[in-house]
Amino acid sequence: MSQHRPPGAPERPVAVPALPDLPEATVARLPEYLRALHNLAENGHDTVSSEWLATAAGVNSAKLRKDLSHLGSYGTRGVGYDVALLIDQIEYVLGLTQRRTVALVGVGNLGHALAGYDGFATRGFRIAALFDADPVRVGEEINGLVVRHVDELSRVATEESIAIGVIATPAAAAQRVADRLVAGGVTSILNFAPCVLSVPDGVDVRKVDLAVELQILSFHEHRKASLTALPAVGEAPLTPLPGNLAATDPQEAIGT
Amino acid sequence: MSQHRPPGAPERPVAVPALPDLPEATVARLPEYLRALHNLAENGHDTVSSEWLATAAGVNSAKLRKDLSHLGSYGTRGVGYDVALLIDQIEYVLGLTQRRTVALVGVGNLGHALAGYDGFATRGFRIAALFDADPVRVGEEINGLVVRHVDELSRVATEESIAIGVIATPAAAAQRVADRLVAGGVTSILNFAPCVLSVPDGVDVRKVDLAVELQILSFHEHRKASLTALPAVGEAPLTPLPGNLAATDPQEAIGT
DNA sequence: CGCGATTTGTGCGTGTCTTCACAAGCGCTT
DNA sequence: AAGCGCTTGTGAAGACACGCACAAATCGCG
Ligand SMILES: NC(=O)c1ccc[n+]([C@@H]2O[C@H](COP(=O)([O-])OP(=O)(O)OC[C@H]3O[C@@H](n4cnc5c(N)ncnc54)[C@H](O)[C@@H]3O)[C@@H](O)[C@H]2O)c1
Ligand SMILES: NC(=O)c1ccc[n+]([C@@H]2O[C@H](COP(=O)([O-])OP(=O)(O)OC[C@H]3O[C@@H](n4cnc5c(N)ncnc54)[C@H](O)[C@@H]3O)[C@@H](O)[C@H]2O)c1
Repeated sequence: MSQHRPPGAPERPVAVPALPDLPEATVARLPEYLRALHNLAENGHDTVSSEWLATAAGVNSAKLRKDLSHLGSYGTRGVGYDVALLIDQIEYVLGLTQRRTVALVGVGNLGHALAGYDGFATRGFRIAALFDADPVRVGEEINGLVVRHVDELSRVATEESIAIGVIATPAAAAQRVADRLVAGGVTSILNFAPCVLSVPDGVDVRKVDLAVELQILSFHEHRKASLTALPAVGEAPLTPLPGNLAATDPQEAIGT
Repeated sequence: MSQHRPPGAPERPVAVPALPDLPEATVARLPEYLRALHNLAENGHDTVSSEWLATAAGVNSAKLRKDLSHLGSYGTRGVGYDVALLIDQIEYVLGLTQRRTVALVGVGNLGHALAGYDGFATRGFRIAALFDADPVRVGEEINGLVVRHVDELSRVATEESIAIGVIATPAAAAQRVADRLVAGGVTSILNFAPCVLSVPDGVDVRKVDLAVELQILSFHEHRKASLTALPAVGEAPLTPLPGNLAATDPQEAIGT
């Protein structure tokens, strides 16, 4: 991807002197634009209108234009955006011009899936090390990488200049792991464990929690059901009346 | 969890007549509060102050109080919130008083991890069916569930009153799967495939994209590096100068 | 060379979210 | 029974995000 421009051209129409400080909401959308742009590039498009790109990314076109305007003016009025150029710009801003190294900690159920995920490599990242605490797992080879013991984490993170740490251990171990990552100089962490991490200033943590996503969906289900209250969908005993909260709760022990 | 109250008590101090319409931002935080509350309950606390709970959930205490105030007044001034009561309230609002059924589509790398995840069961959900298109996988038994062919998806979803569909197929197949889920009456979808889904009004889609998370972290890394430009941390060749954009990109085909 | 069709970039009104700061309320102690 | 310390619930202000709508810019065509 993105070997546009004839090899011997004068090049560098690009001009991003310093990083503009983008609204956080914009930053969160840029990866989506980037993905859509890569799809377009594959399909042979070399320019795209804000309308088209916005649709492909699932957002409002005005929002998209405003987002892109924060990077500078890389569109052409009456024409649209140059796909290849825009890819370069977004990749530059996101810091994807250098492939970032990732350390994955916790090679269990989820960790295995992540370790084998090619979306890492194809979108700007390289898994450089795997760690686990379980002696059985240590030494195992996955995708050409040998699982190391978590005691080596800080040292290896420093040595290999790990940029991002991914935590896929049980919640109980997550804080300890985070501490070791920080000790190893890692300043960005992606946390899959359902717990809040406390880290020093300057360290960014993002959290992905499957159960949270499901619970948000559950809320909307609940909401939809309570609106359709009269028609009685038949989907659920929909109880908007308070009185059986604990009654409908034969489950127990929602643990750490 | 949540068998508080002596079995023979008069009970029902609870009073949530109808679903208040909560700000979306609040809804997104409630699951986090709920998790923190369950932890507290396990550790034997029966009341908690907004300050404490806010810290446990990683948010500002004023924000937490405002969030909870949307559910009604379930705190006691000078004391705090009753942990058990608050758990019931949040679970009620999130619609977790009935266990929601989940269908998982795409039992590959990631799907296997999800199917084996106990966080589903412990936090209000039940995987009721697994689907895949690969004949090799169909028939496989995972955790007591037999993988069915995706052609059965719509029918089974209807029959089993599936509340939430989880898509863990390649991006190319995701839209088709979403269509079948919708056809089966599913109105909530959690999508792990990196693509936008188009669904009818009334259907909620949430997306989890690992690469997006990493790219957001990458942006902040880039940002931090460009701020520390002079001190030259030694962590990376930090190139704030544009000039090697396409040069560092020998990868290709990020595809549908 | 000029005109019309097209599409970007953005000023501005609107709504949502966050945060501060404090009055009101509760329980405990004296 | 009154006072005191503590914590909730919320009004108001500020910050942020969104989306409309349009002027400015560009291209293609006659
Ligand atoms: N499996 C899923 O689909 C899924 C989905 C969302 C979130 N999660 C979360 O991801 C985390 C991992 O889930 P899982 O299903 O892979 O669990 P798992 O038990 O299968 O794997 C956890 C791994 O972490 C290792 N580990 C434990 N303590 C460690 C430590 N101190 N240092 C390094 N490694 C350590 C274990 O040896 C094990 O290999 C959990 O917090 C879980 O809640 C899992
Ligand atoms: N593996 C990860 O860690 C990870 C992380 C984030 C996102 N994802 C995304 O999740 C999705 C799945 O990833 P994966 O690594 O498990 O891939 P995978 O190839 O291992 O699994 C995909 C599964 O989907 C099945 N499938 C294909 N077409 C189907 C269809 N039409 N209907 C039903 N099933 C179908 C395949 O048979 C296969 O079993 C991908 O979109 C990937 O980008 C994966």
